[in-house]
Amino acid sequence: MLADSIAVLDFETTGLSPTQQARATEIGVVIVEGGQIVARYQSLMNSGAWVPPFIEQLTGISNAMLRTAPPAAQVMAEVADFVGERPLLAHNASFDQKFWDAELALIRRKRVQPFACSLLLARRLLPMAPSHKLGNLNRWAGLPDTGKAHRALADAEMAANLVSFMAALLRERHGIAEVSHQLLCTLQRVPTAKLSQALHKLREQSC
DNA sequence: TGCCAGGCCCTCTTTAGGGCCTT
Repeated sequence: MLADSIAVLDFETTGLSPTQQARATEIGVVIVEGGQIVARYQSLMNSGAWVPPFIEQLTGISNAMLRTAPPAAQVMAEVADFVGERPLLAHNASFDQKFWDAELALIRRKRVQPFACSLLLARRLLPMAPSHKLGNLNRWAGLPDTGKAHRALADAEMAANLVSFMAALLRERHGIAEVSHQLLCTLQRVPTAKLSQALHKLREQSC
């Protein structure tokens, strides 16, 4: 289990990047403490952006659903307070970090904590998995079905279960006694060719 | 109403190209 309390988040959006005018349509966040999900937040968010048909088909989130959703600014203020200063984690964090930072900037707030990435960690710790897509990794690892894929809370719960799975692997297979968010951030930047050395060093440091 | 990013990582590499991953 992870040594600290972390927030695992997932955005559904209208596209791939806020630099291309894409906006968030839904956010899901789970708080993980002691290897357990102890709190959840999920909300659709209405930014006024148009959802393309491809995205509507992928996520099931329609323009009609967003018309009655709370304003994006209200949701972002609520979810930023919900997360607080907990360190963050997402699957392919570079994607969610861009939207988190961009949506916060629109309400004149700034991220105060680092992001860890379960995709970078899975590529290092689970190189034998045939695919590192979030849903495929969860099925491959035999983790619980969390609901409809490509909805924010279900995907956040999948990422949370995946990071707990990898934390257990670090403890049981690699002998690292205390797996913290900071350790995950260190590990995700280790070049894959130097992974064995890095794991050995981390094991020595944790004893 | 609609075009299409960017970081990581491997290899047939490093003065590059292409697949993977996120919506």
